[in-house]
Amino acid sequence: MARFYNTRQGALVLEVLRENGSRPRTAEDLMKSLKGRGEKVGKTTLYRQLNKLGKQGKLRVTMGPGGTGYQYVEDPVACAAHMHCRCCRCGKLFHVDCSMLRQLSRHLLSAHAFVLDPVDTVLQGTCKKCEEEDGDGAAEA
Amino acid sequence: MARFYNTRQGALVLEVLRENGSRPRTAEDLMKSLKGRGEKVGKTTLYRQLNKLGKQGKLRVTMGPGGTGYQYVEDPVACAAHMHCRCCRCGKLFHVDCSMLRQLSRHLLSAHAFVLDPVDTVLQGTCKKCEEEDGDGAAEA
DNA sequence: TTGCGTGCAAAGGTTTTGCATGGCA
DNA sequence: TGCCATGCAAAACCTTTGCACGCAA
Repeated sequence: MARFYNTRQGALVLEVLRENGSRPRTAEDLMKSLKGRGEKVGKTTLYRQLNKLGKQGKLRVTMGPGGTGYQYVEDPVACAAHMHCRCCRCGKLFHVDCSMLRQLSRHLLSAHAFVLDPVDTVLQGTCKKCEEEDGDGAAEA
Repeated sequence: MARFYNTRQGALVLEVLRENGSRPRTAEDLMKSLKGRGEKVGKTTLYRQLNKLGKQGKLRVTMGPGGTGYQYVEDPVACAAHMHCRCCRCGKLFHVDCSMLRQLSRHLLSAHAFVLDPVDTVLQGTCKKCEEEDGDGAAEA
């Protein structure tokens, strides 16, 4: 197994990802954040760093409208113990720590012969805030 | 609002989608199916038909490893009443009609201020069959 | 010194768009 | 007849790959 070097760029990518802990960011977003702090990281490097984190199970990749979202997984073990809810409007991802997950998981297994993977499952919906703000014609793209 | 014409190609796309009701297919798959039955439909047309179905809420688009999957939604109302579970191994999508959905939905709303959208939510996991067959070293990426 | 990491440029695959023609109503 | 649908080719888009150089250990 290859050992990993600690590089300036690797640390930067991690930093930018951590800053946006609660929200999946697109590759483009991350590039902008990196540029925004005056640091230069090539997009090749960004993708390779993301790839590396993915292999370590430290990255959640959420695909959906708005593109592919990359998000740092601080603690993979903890993330297996709760659900993830993503708001279609604001793009924020909520960690919902809830006893219902166990129920759901157990029920799917026993009644529907399905082994749920909570880390990669993302419940889609709308958060209350966006739901309320959406009284007007804010029909997002 | 534009009215829709019934065209040979449109009907064909629908037919091919219906044939694969239980499994999301990639654009490439669909092209192959169309060719396989000797009918010729341009890929532009395929994408435009899919787009049209999407606007009508008749298409579920599941993105994940293996590409973008397109799947016909026979009855959007019925699909709002049950959950969808996708097996990461075989790609099959199960409709799980389950009272737990109501509980989950209600709980998310009241306790976590989140409005669940069951049509677009796809639970990730592994179906029992694949789980059992996977005794060998099929360590997915 | 070793060999992983970097970054540019170019390739790769998927989806969208421009434009002239075809076909449904 | 009017207007949407079609299909080719090319563009746009996002991500990966090839290759030479840089840098951490």
